[in-house]
Amino acid sequence: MTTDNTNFFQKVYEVAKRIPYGRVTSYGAIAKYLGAARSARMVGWAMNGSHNMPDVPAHRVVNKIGLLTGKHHFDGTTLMQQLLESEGIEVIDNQIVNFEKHFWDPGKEL
DNA sequence: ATTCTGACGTGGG
DNA sequence: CCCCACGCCAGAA
Repeated sequence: MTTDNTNFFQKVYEVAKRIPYGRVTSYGAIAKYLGAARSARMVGWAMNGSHNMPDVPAHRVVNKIGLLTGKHHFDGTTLMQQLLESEGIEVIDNQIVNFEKHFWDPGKEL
């Protein structure tokens, strides 16, 4: 952790925290908002350390197609889905229904 | 130091 | 529509 490289992770957490209730976004959208559109993977990597951040709803962050690709990183296998359903988001087979409807673009609405 | 993999995305066949 | 390959950066073996 040098000094500015952590800033990237911090920014990811910041954006994630700003995701409204019952809304979801994609790694690429966040990456793009941060200026690292080509490094969408880093966003997911940043989420890896999001466990240290209390208010970082990683469950609201999915891939571009609305698939719960990272659910395996949660405590259980259905935890992520349960959290989303708890917010009124319908999830079937790790796939968010009406993803576009729940999608929240940081660069657009933020 | 080198190699692989990974919570992604886009493009081409 | 499905499958394959490339780019990106960072961390682990």
